[in-house]
Amino acid sequence: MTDPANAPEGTAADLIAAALHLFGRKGFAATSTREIATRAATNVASIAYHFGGKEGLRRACGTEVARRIGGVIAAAALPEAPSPEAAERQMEAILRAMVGFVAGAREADDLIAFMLREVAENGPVLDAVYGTMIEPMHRRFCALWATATGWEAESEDTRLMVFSLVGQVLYFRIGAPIVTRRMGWPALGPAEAARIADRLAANLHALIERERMS
Amino acid sequence: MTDPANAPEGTAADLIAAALHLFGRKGFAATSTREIATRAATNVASIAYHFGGKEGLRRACGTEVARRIGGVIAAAALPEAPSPEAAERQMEAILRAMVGFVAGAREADDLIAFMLREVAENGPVLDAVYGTMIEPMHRRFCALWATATGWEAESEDTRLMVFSLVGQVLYFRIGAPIVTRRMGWPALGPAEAARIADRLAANLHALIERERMS
DNA sequence: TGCTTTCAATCAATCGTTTGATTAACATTG
DNA sequence: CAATGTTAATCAAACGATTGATTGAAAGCA
Repeated sequence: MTDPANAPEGTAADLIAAALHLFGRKGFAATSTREIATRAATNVASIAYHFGGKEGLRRACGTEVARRIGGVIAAAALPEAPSPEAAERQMEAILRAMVGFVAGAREADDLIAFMLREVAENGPVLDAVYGTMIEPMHRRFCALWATATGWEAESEDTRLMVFSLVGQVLYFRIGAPIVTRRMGWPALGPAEAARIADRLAANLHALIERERMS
Repeated sequence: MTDPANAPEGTAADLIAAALHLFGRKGFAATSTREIATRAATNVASIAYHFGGKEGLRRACGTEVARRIGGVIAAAALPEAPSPEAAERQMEAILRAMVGFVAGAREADDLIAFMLREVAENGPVLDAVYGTMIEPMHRRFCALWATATGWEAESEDTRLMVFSLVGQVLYFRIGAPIVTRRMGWPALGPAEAARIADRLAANLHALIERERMS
């Protein structure tokens, strides 16, 4: 799944890149196969040839996203946190990396937009991505929170707390049209992502500190 | 806008209700006018007659959402918070009301789903709803936070902090397919909404307490 | 040659919209 | 009061356009 060897190339890769962009921007149903083919500089029939149809191309986009983001996660795989302080630092680092990737990186824009739409539709792509990406990531963060605060790693409280932490990151991306208006920002770039990351990091430390005192 | 007098009725109202449901569940582009008409128990031509076309019906759905939710906000209009403690209590009340409405109420399900899709598409409906709903709501919460902590109400820090607070609420609704899986919940009902609200309220108090101490 | 890939052309199906007829309720007449 | 005109609303039917998918030929390469 994370094997870079089975990365699509040629026309198939062009089609996935084009579909990822258009699906993310306009949605699956609103994107026509002809539009995808034009953007990929190929013929409409190539979609059926390589992926069996439009729905197959959608699934291929899903596995491609899992492959690419899976690579990012693997690259961020750090050793076990030995102390509460180390766990806290590692959580802040992950949070900052997430904000930078989700809200600040232009190259990941198509990926994120596509995934957000798939989550909203709760389609077959989500099934595939949840097990390989979201669940392990969440579980890992739960373990860090447990190390930092002494909570039980897989308790309901811990899992909810972690969602409230990482959920904030995704909200700033999902609600970007709203956030940028209210903040008076021209767009969501690296500079704005840094402001957001600072705020979320401060919140994280405040929550941990509160737990340490009780 | 919030006037209950101009509430649509008859066929027009049926069409809006049907469209709200289908647009929210399947998306605007994936929903056909015939499907809407069938669900509203009327003819396809009624859409063009009452709203000028499919796009007009979409806008009508937007204003209808603003009208209904605007009513909820007006009902929750409380007097100015006189003390930091009162402001804190009022913020918790609003947060709990939001979670209950967004994640727990079944009657609001169509409304929320529709709005989330409109935000994602950043379409004309969002323009209309932002000014009448989101901005005033956010501004109000900023004032409460300022009263509770002594921050400046319209500073960038305050606005970001408020987004990180209310954003959590929306995330739990947007990411419901993910959250329910990881939590092992069958769905997002009132019971689950209560657990989420408890967590967010605890976070709120922790963040305020931290500010009071510094 | 044999195999994979791409292409223009075409398919039936479905899309949003338009049309003209029909109905019912009300106002305007003689 | 009865007849007529007016209007808003709904309907079945059909419109042209576009959809995803398919076809068989052409092209590229080993």
